[in-house]
Amino acid sequence: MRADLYGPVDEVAPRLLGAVLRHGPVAVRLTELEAYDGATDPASHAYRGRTARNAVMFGPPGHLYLYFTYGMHWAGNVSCGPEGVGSGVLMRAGEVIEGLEVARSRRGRATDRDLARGPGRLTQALGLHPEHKGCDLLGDGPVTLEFSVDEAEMIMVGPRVGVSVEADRPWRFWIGDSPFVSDYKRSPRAPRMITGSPIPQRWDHS
DNA sequence: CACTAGATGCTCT
DNA sequence: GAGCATCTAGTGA
Repeated sequence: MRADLYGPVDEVAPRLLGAVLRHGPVAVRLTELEAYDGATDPASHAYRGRTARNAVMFGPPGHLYLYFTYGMHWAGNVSCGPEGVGSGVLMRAGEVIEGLEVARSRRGRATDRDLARGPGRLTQALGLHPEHKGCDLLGDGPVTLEFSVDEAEMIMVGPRVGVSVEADRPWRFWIGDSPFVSDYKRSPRAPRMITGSPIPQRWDHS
């Protein structure tokens, strides 16, 4: 529920593991999330203040912040915290649990494992578009988010993917025994880790 | 399997 | 104009 989206965003993010995001016939169970805090986190789109793009993160919690990147991908966040605070949780990966046929048709030649394994893939499988910017995920809108009550999952923690700053902040959370988790790929722009820093841990499926 | 080059256009400086 | 919270198809083994 909405109250679960308040508090430090790195505590909110793991609460969303297992939650189900639904748009029409397609439903995705979230397996991997990343926290971004506008107030303290230089990697956040909200760090440099409110703009037209990131305004949703400064609004009430539980709304969809969609942003466009790399010329062709949309990625989705759940806005968090009280109004006025620019924090959000990036939905990095999930497992399609309903609407497989529709999801497949949207994802070209991808295998079922890859349907929503990655932020751009996830939004594409769900058919999320710019028109869904700002949707209230906890209301009657076309896109909804239902929290899960499964406490038995093994929650893993590690560095963030793709960011050029603050990559080592351990704010990525994923379900340890799920194959529907994106590959860890350090941004080529991120500085190499200093000796003695922890090696990025990743559950090694195969 | 691992690795990588290139696509592609919005947003902010 | 630079940078980007990425993805796919291609190559080589």
